[in-house]
Amino acid sequence: MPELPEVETVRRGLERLLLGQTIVRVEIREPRLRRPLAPDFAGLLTGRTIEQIKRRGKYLHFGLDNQQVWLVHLGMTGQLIVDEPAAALLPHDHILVFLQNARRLRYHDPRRFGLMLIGEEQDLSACTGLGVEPLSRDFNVRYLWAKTQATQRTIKDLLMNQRVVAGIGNIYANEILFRARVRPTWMSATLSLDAVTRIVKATKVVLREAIRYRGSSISDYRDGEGNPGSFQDRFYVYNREGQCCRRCHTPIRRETCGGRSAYFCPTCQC
DNA sequence: CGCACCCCCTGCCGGC
DNA sequence: TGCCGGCAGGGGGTGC
Repeated sequence: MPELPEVETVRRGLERLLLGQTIVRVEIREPRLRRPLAPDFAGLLTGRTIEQIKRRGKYLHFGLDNQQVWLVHLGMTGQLIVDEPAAALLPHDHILVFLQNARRLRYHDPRRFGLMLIGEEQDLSACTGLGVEPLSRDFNVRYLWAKTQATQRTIKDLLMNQRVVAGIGNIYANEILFRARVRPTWMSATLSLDAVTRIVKATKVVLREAIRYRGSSISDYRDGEGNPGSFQDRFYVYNREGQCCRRCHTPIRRETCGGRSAYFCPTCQC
């Protein structure tokens, strides 16, 4: 579910709701996420104040007042929602964080592919090993060109490799490649410099536009206040197999690429 | 090192 | 109507 635009939308909402809040109690209802929560997870958070909320790729970083970082990855179905402690709990509400202002941060994740870690920032970033931020100047034509030349894999696989560029998943890889007019299944090393230039530009345009529309909600993505995004209404290719290309009316095709669905227009991306 | 394949887990949808 | 297989926005491990 959540890729960079969704995580950034969640971050912005939580920043407004959680900054400066002290955690008074943590209730763990299900510790078995992608990796089990640390045994002392609740103890490490209780009493801490949230001083800043950052994003790196698809990870949220909650900066705590003891210089440690609480890192959250939402996996496919994770949601962080601020609500009232009186609100009824749902199945798959795994972690409850009670705040000084009498509100509650609720972690909901049916598939439990999410991840939470607490520790020193440098240890955690070594552990995640993320590549450059796609919206930073570090993600440029020279950088991506070198990466395309150095590997024998498709361009879509390269864009989705978090060690190369952090935050792009299946939705945005497909949308970026449509706008760059590059077919997802092409081998990255065969691309022209012009095509790589278009991909870098399209990456920044698509991700910024998706953030502006508060991300994409296919089924269960919600931001920190429980609201869906609307970028799914602006997809050109993702989830549109058989529907007409918005640019040329050719039916959109789907092929499996690296085990995941690749969507493209056979006319625009040729 | 890359990569094909499998796993993790639940929910939903379409076909039979 | 109900069951079953396939698929889903995430990542990681293994064996070749």
